[in-house]
Amino acid sequence: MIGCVEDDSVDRHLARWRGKAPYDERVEGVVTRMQFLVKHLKQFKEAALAQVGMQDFEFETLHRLVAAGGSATPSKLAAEMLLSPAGMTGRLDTLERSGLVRRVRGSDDRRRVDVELTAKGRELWTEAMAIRARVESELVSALDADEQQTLDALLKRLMIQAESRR
Amino acid sequence: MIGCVEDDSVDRHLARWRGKAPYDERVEGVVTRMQFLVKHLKQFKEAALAQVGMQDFEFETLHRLVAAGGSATPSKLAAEMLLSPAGMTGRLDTLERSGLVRRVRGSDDRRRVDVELTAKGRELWTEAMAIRARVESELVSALDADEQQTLDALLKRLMIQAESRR
DNA sequence: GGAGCATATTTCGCCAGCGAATCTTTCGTC
DNA sequence: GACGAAAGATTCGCTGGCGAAATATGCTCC
Repeated sequence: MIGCVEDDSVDRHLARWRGKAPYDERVEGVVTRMQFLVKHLKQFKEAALAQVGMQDFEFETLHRLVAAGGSATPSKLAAEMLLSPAGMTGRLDTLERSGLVRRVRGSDDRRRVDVELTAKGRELWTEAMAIRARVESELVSALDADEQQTLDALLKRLMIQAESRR
Repeated sequence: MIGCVEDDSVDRHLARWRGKAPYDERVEGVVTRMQFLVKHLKQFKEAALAQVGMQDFEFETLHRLVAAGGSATPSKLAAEMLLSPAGMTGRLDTLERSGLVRRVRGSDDRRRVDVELTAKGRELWTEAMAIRARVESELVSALDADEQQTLDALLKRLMIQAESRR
């Protein structure tokens, strides 16, 4: 049983609204809930990460870097994270200042910069992984495995739609 | 049929990753996709709203205000939007300067401020509604009605979990 | 009925991200 | 092989939001 009797804040919001505007309640519900959940996660993860003295955006960057095998170019990272190149420069500055990351000029194409993870960076990332995973899991585990699977599949369909319009 | 053969960028991300860290791929998939989709929507809506010279956060505030019946207090609005009171002050400043909103001291409790929508504010909101609805709809309509219903129900379950931990 | 506590909002200093402009290196073309 | 266009990264000025402190008003209790 997927349905749910209880109301959430979005239900209350939509109810106050019914009939007052020509809009699709289902679409609005989906979008509003996703926005809220993402914001909620962000706030909780930030609070949790403060335990190891790291900020959310720092972890996010380290994470992509580890995923890329320990090194990548700034523009590649920026594109993956839907971030402006300028924003990425700022992030890398702070990470480099904390010694979590190192910038190396590309040897073949000297316009490029390779960003490499330091040992300290990898270590801190590992710690942070556990913390983040716990927070995310606390939220998502409200659903059982099958339901998570269904949710993920539906979101993926939206992803493909989104990425085709880019 | 909910499943989907094609890969999205999150699939590729997770695949590069498999076995390299102790983390739950399903949870990570759900969370990462929601984050991406929200960011995607934000960017598209911002671009679309620029047509009527409005910014995303301005619309969001007007929208809640209309939903509340045309007036509400700053703190109430801030709480609903997961925004700090200070942030709300800034938003209201901009809106008031553009003449979309009006601040009135509460008559009974003079600590309070009532924020009221102006005629111009309501008019602009109506225009913006259509634009935003179109963008959201373009994304969500990748799913049929049943699937949207299922997605919404699952998200709502997560909402209730999130709101119970606040 | 005045002192202190609670509540609602704003002010202030700070930070991350954006867009535009800049600088450097590379590629393409004649 | 030189010169203009393109690509990659950074700098600069600006904006929205946050947390903490300040301000203003209302409430309570002796």
